[in-house]
Amino acid sequence: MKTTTTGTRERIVRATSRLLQRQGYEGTGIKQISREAEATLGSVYHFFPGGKQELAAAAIRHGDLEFAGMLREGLGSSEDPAEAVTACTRLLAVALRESGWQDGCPITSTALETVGRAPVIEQAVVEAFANWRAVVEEKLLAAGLGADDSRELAATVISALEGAELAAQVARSEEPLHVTGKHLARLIGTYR
Amino acid sequence: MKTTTTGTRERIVRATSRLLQRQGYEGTGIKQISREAEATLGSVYHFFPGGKQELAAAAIRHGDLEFAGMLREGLGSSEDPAEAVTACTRLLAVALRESGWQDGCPITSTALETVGRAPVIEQAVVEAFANWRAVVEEKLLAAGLGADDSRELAATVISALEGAELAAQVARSEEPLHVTGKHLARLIGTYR
DNA sequence: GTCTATACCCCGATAGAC
DNA sequence: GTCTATCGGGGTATAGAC
Repeated sequence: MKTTTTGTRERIVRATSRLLQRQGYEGTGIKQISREAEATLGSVYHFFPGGKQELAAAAIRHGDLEFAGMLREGLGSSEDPAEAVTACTRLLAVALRESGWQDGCPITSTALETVGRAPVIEQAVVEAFANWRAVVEEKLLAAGLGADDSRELAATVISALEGAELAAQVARSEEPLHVTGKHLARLIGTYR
Repeated sequence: MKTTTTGTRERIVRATSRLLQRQGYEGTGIKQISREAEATLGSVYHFFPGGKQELAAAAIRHGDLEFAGMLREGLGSSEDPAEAVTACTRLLAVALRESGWQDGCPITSTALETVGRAPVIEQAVVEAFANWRAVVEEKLLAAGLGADDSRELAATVISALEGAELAAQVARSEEPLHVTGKHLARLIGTYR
């Protein structure tokens, strides 16, 4: 059985994930990461010989799991898929406000900064979006929606959550998330 | 009447706007800007004594007008507000694809990187989002929707467009934009 | 695996001639 | 208004002892 002691590698990945979420890829330095992770620069390059890109890709995968966990939590809170999706917007709003409007989507900023220029990172980003869509799609299918509708609605739900979280963050207000939650529920309701 | 000759200041703002769109705030250097704008570093600081932040704020305002123009063009293409919104998703998809998936929303990356840490830029970002919502809201009001519904739907439309453009960019596919366009039309249709 | 020191480069910003 | 030179600092990455 694995020990629960937090190893150096995991501390580095966690610190990177949080810093990328708040400062983006170009705004985060490896020295800052090693400082916040309480690891030396040598340790960082020992675990991630591919340098900053490899490190960022690992952090994106970490953020992927984190965001997927939030989605599963929200979607699991109700049988009704419309209500379940609005539960996700509430979870996002609370986390965003409680972080002082700092912690938006863990990967968006890095995704935008590296699109088309860092293949290793890009692949992790593409997989994250696909995972999140799959989580939503599964919920809609389980609720009895058709296969095509579920797949398309899942894509729209993830896009809308991303956009609403961005709007809420720059406005420092939960409102964009709540309004989007209401409209997504209404949209899903038209498919029953 | 103003001359149409492109002055140095305008060249600098244009170059900055394009570079921020593609590389983000931290990923774009002032030296690179001066190079692409064919202006010297001295000229850049002459027109923007506030440095990189002031320059970025001006570029955000430029992107604001650009994106608003696209919205007005799409929204003006049909009397029906639902069809008009999907026209916007089509315009975004074409521009994104034709740029080799490089030119997404002109301000998103910079907005995320500077939120909570560069007040001058943040204000320009907040104003841009408000402008875009206002353009959509006006269209919905003109189509006969209620005041509250128009305001809320406008917020959701802008959020959804932002999220869908992000998804389309990382997936290098027009599909997220087209699917979102279809769903937004359906949502708006439920309010007639 | 961990640590320090350092090579090499580019960053934002400024000074001051023209 | 435009230009060049430069300052001080921080960036990524590596070397090599322990």
